[in-house]
Amino acid sequence: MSDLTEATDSGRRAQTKTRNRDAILAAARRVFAELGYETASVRDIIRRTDLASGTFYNYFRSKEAIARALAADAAERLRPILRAERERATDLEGWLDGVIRAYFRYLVEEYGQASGLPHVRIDATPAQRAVFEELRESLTGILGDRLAPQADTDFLTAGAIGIARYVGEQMLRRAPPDPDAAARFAARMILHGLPAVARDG
Amino acid sequence: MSDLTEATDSGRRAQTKTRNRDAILAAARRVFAELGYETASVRDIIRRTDLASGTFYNYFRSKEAIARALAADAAERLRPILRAERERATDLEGWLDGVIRAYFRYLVEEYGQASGLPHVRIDATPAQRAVFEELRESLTGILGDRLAPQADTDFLTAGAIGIARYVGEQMLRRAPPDPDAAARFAARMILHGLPAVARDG
Amino acid sequence: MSDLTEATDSGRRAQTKTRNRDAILAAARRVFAELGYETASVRDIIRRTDLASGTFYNYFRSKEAIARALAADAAERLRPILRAERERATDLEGWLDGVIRAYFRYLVEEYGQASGLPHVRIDATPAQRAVFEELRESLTGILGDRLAPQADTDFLTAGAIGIARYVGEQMLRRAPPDPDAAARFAARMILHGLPAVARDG
Amino acid sequence: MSDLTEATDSGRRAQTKTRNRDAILAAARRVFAELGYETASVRDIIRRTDLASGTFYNYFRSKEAIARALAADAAERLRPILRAERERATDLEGWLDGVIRAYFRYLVEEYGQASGLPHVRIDATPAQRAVFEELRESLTGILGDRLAPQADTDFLTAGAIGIARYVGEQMLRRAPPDPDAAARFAARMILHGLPAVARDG
DNA sequence: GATGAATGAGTATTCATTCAT
DNA sequence: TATGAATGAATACTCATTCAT
Repeated sequence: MSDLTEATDSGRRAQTKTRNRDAILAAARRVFAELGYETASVRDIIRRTDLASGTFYNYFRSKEAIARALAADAAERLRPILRAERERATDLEGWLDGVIRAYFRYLVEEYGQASGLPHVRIDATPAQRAVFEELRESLTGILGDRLAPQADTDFLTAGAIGIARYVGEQMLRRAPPDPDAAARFAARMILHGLPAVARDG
Repeated sequence: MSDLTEATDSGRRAQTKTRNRDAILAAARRVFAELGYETASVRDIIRRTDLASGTFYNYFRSKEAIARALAADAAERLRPILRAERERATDLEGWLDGVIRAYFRYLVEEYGQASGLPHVRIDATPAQRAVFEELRESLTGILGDRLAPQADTDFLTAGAIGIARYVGEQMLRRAPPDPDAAARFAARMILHGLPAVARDG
Repeated sequence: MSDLTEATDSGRRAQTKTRNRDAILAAARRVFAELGYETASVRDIIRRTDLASGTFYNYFRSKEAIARALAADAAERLRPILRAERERATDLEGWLDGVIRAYFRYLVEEYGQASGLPHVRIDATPAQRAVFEELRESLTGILGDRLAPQADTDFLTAGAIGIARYVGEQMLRRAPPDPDAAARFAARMILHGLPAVARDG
Repeated sequence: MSDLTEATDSGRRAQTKTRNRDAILAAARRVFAELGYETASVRDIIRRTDLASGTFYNYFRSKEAIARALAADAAERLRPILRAERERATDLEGWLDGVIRAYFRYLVEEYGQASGLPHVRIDATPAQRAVFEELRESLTGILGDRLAPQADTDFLTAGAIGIARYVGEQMLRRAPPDPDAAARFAARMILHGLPAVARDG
């Protein structure tokens, strides 16, 4: 084999490598979302791939490892968006709205009906939890900055997160889901409470 | 054997029986809370007991069955309290406060630090989900009654539930947890939003 | 307690004892016939009794032991009848007929439709095998006596036994089963072969 | 790797695979024959193999499945032979002889002393029953065709089957077993009865 | 790197038998 | 003697992971 061929070969190989890795990741994402981390088996994952079971372990050390990779990847995709929203905002409401919208758009992209997934619980997999944690950190950071020192920041953040979490899940049930409207709703509810959002539904 | 002895005998036996049943239930409650339903094994449960593996099946038909029993029991303990709160309340805030307080008290009783449990995720077991569902139904019922028809009841209920869920979880992390204060916080946040609760923490 | 009472008591006790023993035996007979020895469990047996599981072991040392008892009992009931038939007979045909009739009557009594049992395989339990073995011994004994020394007694007995076994099973499927006719058929088939019994069905 | 190596590789692998499969089947055949289907455990089977317990399930879905495979395989091996015998025969005796001989040869091959098996009950496993059922169908078919309509075909077939069954079992006890002689005996006994075969043993 | 069979610890559950009452 | 709960070894089967090819 000439160097040229070899170069081509290794190019192809690298290509195959990422293609396989991506295929496994994609399969795992779906399987975890459908069955939950515990119930899903490595065999479930590779079965949705044209690879053999042993190949899984060329790419990931364990079932736990792929879940972690998935989680890290999801968190890393969301993180810069959240940061951008944080910088763009001028007031608290705008900021909340931006951050939650980013999260909701992520949810729709990942678990919206187009994904063909059945009803999705939003924290059944490590990836979902990681993404949610990303949101939590953003909220914690900002609220910690802006609230009066005597405020119960933990509880406040918890409340805000709760709204985002369950309104987000509810949004995913709608056809079509509207992440922007849902985010506006959540942000207003966080800031002004139930009566404010009850008036104009 | 005299009747007296016999009565004592069967009394003791019945006593042992309930003691064992309770021990298994308690162990299961802890194990499920620590590991989650899927991860927990029947062996994990009986290992925390001084009973033999087979004994588990003298009391419960299956792992699923004990989870159901735990869930039904928990839901049934909460239900009458929720109903009572519903009747006692005169305004929406009082009502929200009462219902959430009932839920939070239940959480503290069940998963407060006294239980020696590490950090508890509030919806990892069928029992927790059943209790939470009980709360959801209460909230859904009341909010459905009181809100203007054009309001987005699903989203509103989702938001209220989210606040209760995550403020409750946060409360469990405190030493000592104060369910009444936390409930007041949650109810006010639901009704008036973040600024109202940020002022006086 | 006076001696008198005691005597009465122990009389009652003995009575209860045999009643219990018989109840367990009867239940076991049915359960073994329905499920086969392997599949039947001790719990299956005592469940058909108003006794408790532990009581079983006051009467029989083990599941195997009750099966042996059942087998011995059945064999002992059949044995004198077979012996009587053997003595009554004047020729080989009469003798075969008598012995097989005794066996078939036993089958009908034990496993005929009146027993409410579903289709019965005739050698699924130790008792059935013991009874069958009794028949085999009778046949072996007689044929050994009467056959020419150069005859292949083992094969001949095997053949005769086979006819009795399968014609007997077939008979049990009929409503009502007619053990006497079936025995006559079997005896004639053994002695004269298929054409003899084919003529007059 | 060159194609050649690959071919060799997969050849070896396929070889191992069939070797393992055959080893499991052989072990199962023996274990079932010795202990009966109910009593035999999957562990008993793999223990007679140098494989690990999980490996069993790479080859068969369940204990039931391997029993079915064994039964189907046995029946399929016997079926064409029986059919051939049926076509070759010119008279009833020849036909009976052929069919029973096929069955007896199968028995010797499968459970003859070379197998090292202790005394074998001929209908304790699904495979044995399947093979026997194959014989029964052959006998039923032919006798149904050739007998006078008023004949009691059920009883006649039962008798013929019984002879084959027990003479076959008896034959297996001999060293060496002679399936052809035994078949001739059985066929003659079916057709002419005991005296015919008693004369020349 | 890809394959897929092999591994064996682990799972829920059953059941003959024992034993305190 | 009767009771029935307790026992623990055994069962069929699963699955994350390894490894020879």
